[in-house]
Amino acid sequence: MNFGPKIREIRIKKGLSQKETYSGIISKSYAIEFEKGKHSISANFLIHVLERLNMDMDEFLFIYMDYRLSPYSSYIYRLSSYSNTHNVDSLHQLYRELSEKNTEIYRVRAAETRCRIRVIEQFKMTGIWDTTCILKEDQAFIQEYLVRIETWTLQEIQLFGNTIEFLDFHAHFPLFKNLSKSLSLYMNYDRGREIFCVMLINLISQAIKHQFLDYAEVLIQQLKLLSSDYKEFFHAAIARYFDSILLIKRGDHEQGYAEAEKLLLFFRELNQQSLADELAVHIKKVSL
DNA sequence: ACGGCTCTATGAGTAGATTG
DNA sequence: CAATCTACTCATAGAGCCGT
Repeated sequence: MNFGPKIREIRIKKGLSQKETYSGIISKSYAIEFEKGKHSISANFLIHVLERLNMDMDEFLFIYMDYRLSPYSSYIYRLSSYSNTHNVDSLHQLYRELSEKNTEIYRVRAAETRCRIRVIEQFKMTGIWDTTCILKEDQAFIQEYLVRIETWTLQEIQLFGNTIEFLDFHAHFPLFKNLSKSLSLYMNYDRGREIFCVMLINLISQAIKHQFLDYAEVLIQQLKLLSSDYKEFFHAAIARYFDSILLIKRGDHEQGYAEAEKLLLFFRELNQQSLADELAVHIKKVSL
């Protein structure tokens, strides 16, 4: 990848000279050749240059890719938007694209996508959200992949978070124990916190479903710790919702239901219909 | 004078050939 | 087969030129 020409474009738009942009970082001659695309500079130097342009690496890469998402971000975006709108045709298209690539990580993503397709297709036919209809081979493939991970990256934590409902419930504990070592490392990184929050939400949901209420309570505390900032109020609201489900499950029906309904209404007012429907499953289960 | 540029030199690292 | 040598690439700095 040669970033020079794009850096030059940004620098000129900002009215900065080469001297202002590169002095003390790389030599002027090298800066010129870098901008012409004749050679690249080390990531370390690139970060310093981007600092002079008031930009971080994330934003620069986004601009460099012509304001398009990275292949991974695009995959996550498509998977979640197609799943949320139950757009099975697009999910099939995504599955075909993933199947064409033959590396392990693409096979894991294809398995994840096929799980979604099967559950959504069955839901459309029966009206029941039942994850047992996924293929055993997909479940085994994802689970075996996750079990092998020693040091978790955010992408892998996100994969775990997004596939929790498809995995063996008893596989959750060791996997979560293993990845939670990374939690403190990502505490101050907003994207990391976001991914951990979503993972915790799905984990709590499963813990409640399987009646592991004390375990759910511990996880809810962790979710609250991670979503204390105002920007994460949405996750904090979901934590409150889970609190109310625990109240109901532990016998305080009146206050629990009132609180849970209030929060579901709040999510619906924010146009989060599918999330509210998903969360409402916990209330229905309790009332049956 | 300043910004942008070319040419050349240097040191570190490495792939491949040669030698003991 | 391991150690050494050689040729090459990469990332860099500096001297100096050109146009405004």
